[in-house]
Amino acid sequence: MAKGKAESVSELVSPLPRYLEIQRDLQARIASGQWIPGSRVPAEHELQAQYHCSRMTVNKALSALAKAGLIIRRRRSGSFVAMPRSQETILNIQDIKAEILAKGKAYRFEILTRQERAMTTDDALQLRVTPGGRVLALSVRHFANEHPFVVEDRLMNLAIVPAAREERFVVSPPGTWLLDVVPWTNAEHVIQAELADQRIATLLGIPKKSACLAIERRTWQGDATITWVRLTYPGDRHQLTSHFRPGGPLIP
Amino acid sequence: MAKGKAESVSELVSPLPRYLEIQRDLQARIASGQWIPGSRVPAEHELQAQYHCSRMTVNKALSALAKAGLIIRRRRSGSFVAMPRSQETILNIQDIKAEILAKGKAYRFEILTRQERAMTTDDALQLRVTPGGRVLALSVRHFANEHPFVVEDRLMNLAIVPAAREERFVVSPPGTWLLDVVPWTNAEHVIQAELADQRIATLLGIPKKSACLAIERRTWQGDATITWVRLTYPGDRHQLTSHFRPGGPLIP
DNA sequence: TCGGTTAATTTGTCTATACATAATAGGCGA
DNA sequence: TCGCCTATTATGTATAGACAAATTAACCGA
Repeated sequence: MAKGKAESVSELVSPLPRYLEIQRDLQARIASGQWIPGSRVPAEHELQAQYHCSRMTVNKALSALAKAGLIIRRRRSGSFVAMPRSQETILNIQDIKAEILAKGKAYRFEILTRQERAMTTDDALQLRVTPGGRVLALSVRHFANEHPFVVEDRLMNLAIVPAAREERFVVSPPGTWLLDVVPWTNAEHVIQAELADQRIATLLGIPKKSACLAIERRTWQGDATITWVRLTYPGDRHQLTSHFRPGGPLIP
Repeated sequence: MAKGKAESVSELVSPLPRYLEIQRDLQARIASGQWIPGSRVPAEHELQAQYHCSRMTVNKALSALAKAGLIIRRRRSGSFVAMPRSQETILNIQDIKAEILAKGKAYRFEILTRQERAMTTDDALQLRVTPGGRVLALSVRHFANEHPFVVEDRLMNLAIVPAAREERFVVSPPGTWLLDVVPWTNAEHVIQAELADQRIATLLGIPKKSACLAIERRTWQGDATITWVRLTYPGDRHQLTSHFRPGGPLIP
């Protein structure tokens, strides 16, 4: 078997790489419950014989399943179907401009306040850095089809993003601008429910003390905090949704 | 170079596989901004020469980066540093029992209501199935250190989980029990903010019309809905947090 | 100049082989 | 019987070579 590819005619009807075929097949058996959690997966050399391919191909499929958490592999012992994991979900918190445009709505934003200042104690706390240096504080209101969509309160660390000092944020809002300008390596999200205070109520055009969804995000580049932002959405009009397939996007 | 492994003595001080070394190295260059988004990554044969290894090893590193979304690969064109992605975050919505125990608090739950019934139109809507069959409707209150923590309203599709009919949920709450009993393949989450109604306020021991964080989850096995659940947390006492490294857990 | 054909490049997949590593099972001696 | 050594097994990593597929670049004729 010195050929590069499969010899079967089925290749013509299924242009799927061999390792993916195997991967899906095994995944289906796990998902269907045919192989229950804890049970043993055939060894590589067995699958190699079953699927009529080399061990490396089988290994690629099994490694992917292991990385996705569907199976657990131990040397000498073998591979085993993993227990169902804790319910992880991938939340896609998009850039606001993209989010609104994706809904087919007209997007507009306005800068409410803009202040460059020496970092206050509160600022340092929010950014989780030692005080010192300067920050840019911004408040922005985003509109979808001319309706208030979300209020954004942001702090930018000018030590990391000095270019922001000159930026007027005319074409792109601060969040979008930052994504384009600064590479980030780490982010943290906190999601909370809270009541609208007077300012938020006015800005969003909702009654005072109605429910709001607040998303706070801190973004780092290495150890340095780039920005802190708080997004306040009307709770009844906005919701975060997400789908999850265990094993991740194995079948894209 | 017909040997299986590296020949350098550095192997002794760095027990890191070759492909991971390369992967991390490239990742560092991307994260640091040394290679800006859009710029070209050296071709496989170049890296192969640079790192003094085979193309397969380089390929493994690059493929992993591509799968993680850090680079984009196109045949004939080459590999390019990807633009910063939309802000995805991995939300770890744990099993409630595990969540409370992880905080070092005592866990207790009580079944408030339990009703087995023919599926109503509303039930079918929540479960997103065509009406027919029977469901088990449950309301549960979970306590952390004897303080009300969350209210759970659940529908279980008895067509998929007939065993639930006999289950009294004495040792494990329904959510934990389900995780142990039924393999699931798909889940959907919706997160919302809303005001506490009279029932929720009483059950959670909070004022009426205070902010609550509501998480709804639908869980499937293949095409069949297993369960629908709505978790209502006090908004000021609970928050969802998550960290994110672009490229996922490449450096575990 | 335009348009299509051909060649070159780069990634994608696969094979066969080799040695390393971890962990278990079994045997053997004290 | 206990503890140690050894053989076995399964996975982990790595290599060299091969062909496939998809683009892009170059070329060439009308």
